[in-house]
Amino acid sequence: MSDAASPKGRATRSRIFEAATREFAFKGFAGARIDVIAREAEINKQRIYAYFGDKDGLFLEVWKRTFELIYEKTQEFLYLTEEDVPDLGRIILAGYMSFHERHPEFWRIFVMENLFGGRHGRPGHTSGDTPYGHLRSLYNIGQKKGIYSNDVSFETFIFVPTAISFFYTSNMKTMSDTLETDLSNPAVKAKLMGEISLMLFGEQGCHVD
Amino acid sequence: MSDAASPKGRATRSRIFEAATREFAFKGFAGARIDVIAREAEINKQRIYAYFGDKDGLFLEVWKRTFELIYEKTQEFLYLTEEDVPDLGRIILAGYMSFHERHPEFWRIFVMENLFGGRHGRPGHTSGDTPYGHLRSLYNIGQKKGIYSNDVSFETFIFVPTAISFFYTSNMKTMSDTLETDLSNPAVKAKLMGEISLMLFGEQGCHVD
Amino acid sequence: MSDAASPKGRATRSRIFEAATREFAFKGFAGARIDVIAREAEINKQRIYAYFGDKDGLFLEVWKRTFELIYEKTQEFLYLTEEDVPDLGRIILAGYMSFHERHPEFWRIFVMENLFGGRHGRPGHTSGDTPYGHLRSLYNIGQKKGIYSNDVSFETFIFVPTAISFFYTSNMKTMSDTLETDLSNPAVKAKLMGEISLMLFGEQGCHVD
Amino acid sequence: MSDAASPKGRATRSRIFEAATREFAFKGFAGARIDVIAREAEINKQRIYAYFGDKDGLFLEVWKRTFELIYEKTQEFLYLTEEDVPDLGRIILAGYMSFHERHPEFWRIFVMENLFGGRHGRPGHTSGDTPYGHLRSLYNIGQKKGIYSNDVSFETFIFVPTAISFFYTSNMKTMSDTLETDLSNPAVKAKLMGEISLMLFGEQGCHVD
DNA sequence: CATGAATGAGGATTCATTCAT
DNA sequence: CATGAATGAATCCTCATTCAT
Repeated sequence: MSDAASPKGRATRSRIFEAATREFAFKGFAGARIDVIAREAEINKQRIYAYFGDKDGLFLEVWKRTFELIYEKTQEFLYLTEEDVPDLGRIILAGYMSFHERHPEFWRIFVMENLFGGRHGRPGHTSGDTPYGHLRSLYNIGQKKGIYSNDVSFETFIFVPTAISFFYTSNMKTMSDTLETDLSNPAVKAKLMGEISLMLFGEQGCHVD
Repeated sequence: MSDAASPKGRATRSRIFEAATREFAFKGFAGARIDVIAREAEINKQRIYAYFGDKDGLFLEVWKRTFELIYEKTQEFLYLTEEDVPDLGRIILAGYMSFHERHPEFWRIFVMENLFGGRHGRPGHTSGDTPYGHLRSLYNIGQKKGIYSNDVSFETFIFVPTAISFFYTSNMKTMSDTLETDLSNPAVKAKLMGEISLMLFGEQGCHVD
Repeated sequence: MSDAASPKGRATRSRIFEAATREFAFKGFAGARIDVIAREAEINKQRIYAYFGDKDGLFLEVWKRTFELIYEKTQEFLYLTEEDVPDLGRIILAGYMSFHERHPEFWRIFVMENLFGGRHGRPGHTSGDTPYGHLRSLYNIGQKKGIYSNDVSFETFIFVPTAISFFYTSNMKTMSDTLETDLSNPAVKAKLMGEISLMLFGEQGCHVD
Repeated sequence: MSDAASPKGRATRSRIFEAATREFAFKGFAGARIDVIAREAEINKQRIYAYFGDKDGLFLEVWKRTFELIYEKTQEFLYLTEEDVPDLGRIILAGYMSFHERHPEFWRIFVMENLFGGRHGRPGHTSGDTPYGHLRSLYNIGQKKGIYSNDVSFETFIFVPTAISFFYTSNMKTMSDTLETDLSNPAVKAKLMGEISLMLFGEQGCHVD
């Protein structure tokens, strides 16, 4: 809601934000407790209302930040050049995987929109500004070079590693049970990702004869 | 908790169960309201406690049923024979996709275990009895025949369509925004799935040269 | 409420009564649970209402029986004769003590009237028919013989052993703590009672010079 | 649970405590109503939970205070000196009687521990620090002087007036019925106590020849 | 006589939010 | 900016009691 003016205020606001992100991520919107956030942030509950209006407002901020995170992530792909084209799929998959590793709360907040979404105002439609454009042109180059199939659209090409990395992280627990393998084990993860890359993108790109 | 003895009681219990499944699926555990479940099931709130003990007990039952559903689904794959081997990947992906379509609450309940899991006792570990064994032998045959790469383990082979179908359904809303395409549109879904199958399994199987 | 007609009904009614006595005695009126009584009595809850009307009615029956018990106890003192006069105090105290031992729920039900009493209709005023008359004449004989002081009325004489035995049993737990002695231990009880008798009634009766 | 920090908070906490003591004393733990306590204390129900945790916690505090009361009472006996020895029994009995008169809820709370006790954690075992030691030495002096019998231990000596005063107060209602005398009438009480003192402690002390 | 199902009025407890200082 | 106190609307759950068979 209102912005913090003084440095002290900014610090307080920031501490609330960190605590709220954790709380929402691990308990969900309904399960999250304002009291817990206040205690974790070591501030008075009232400050939350001063800075963020109400619980919804606080969640919205956390939710917005979640979107900024992927945006920032996809920004990194702007540095890819034509010579990365053959490895494009691998690079994207690996990039998304490490992103999830660095932001373990990301998928949690994100999946909530799909679970309970609509309750909270969508953040400013940012999809238009995502740098998918750059990746798309690199992919098109790959298609022209015969590295990627003309029958597989860019949407599909980007959808698959997004799905794989997201699902790997979000369903790690239940899939470990199902496959009877510990997916949180780095060695297991490396092996599986290697095989998945091979399956999706072949030795080089994803030749489909 | 206690079982209903008479047919009338069983009907009541069943109505509660249906309502609870919907409520939990769309609101989450913390967001679900016992009052709402009672109203939806058109029964007296107290019946819920008589039949399921408490909110946790009710959720656990719903959660158990969720596991039985996938188990039953995977059972269907037992009817596949050697001649299905070349199309194995496609069949599994399509099967999972239609499963999610028929059980729109499945991924919701399932993802909750990964989000907030541990709070509720795991249902009897059924993974051991899943008929993965059958699929695995079919896949091995495919590998021997050179249809599937020896460098891609069965775990990977089964992981990928599982991930794709789950993610497609669960993140339909946000991904529609991101890709600026309506993934709930059947035509879009058909196209994307066709391309994904091509990407994952090639023209036939998934030749990796 | 209604009486049971058949032998089977009488047995059911009786089982309810036993269970109710225990439940009320150990949980109090408010703390007692109809469900628990039904379960303990191994009958259907509905039977309680058929036989006793409601919770209050059931308690009233238990409460009435409690009064009958002391009445019956005091009846036993009718067998005392003139030659018991010197030991009258001792006999009464010992009698009450053993009564409490045989009916451990007595003081519990009884004290509830004093705690919460008034809520439940007093049972038929039975005090008039108590055989205090007999004890009183024996005591008067003792006074004439100089065994008991003329300055101590019969009321006081009977009050004291009543109080001692009741308090000993009802406050056994807390008094054991306070005196740092286990009052439930038979040897301790015997010693204490011996001393109390000596203190109250002297070597013989209770000479006060 | 948490303590009130400001004077205003302390006042609120205190009002809750007073109301709770009355409610528990007259209705018992199970019969007491949080709503009633809140209404009587003229505070918001939630404050009870803020200050005392839950119903059990609130009762425990009341219960602890009950123990402090007797402790404080027994403290007063520290002022007795050797010249009080002949009247020791009378003084103690009278002291306890007036204590019960000033704290009419004491026996109620106290007896509940014996009725339903064990449900609530025992308050810090204070019996060790009770000033029984002082009374005991005075009694021993009395024994040496021949005022008190050597065959009656201090435990018995203290037990009897404790029992009498407690029972008199706690069973006033039912005993009034039984003895057909109104024990709440001050004149009756005075007469009975006089006689009891005579019976227990004789003209002076409690000579047993 | 006996039973399982059903009910509605509570009753304890929680929680987002506001007040007062 | 910051805090402890206060509030009222839920929210889960219980319990005596009645219904229907």
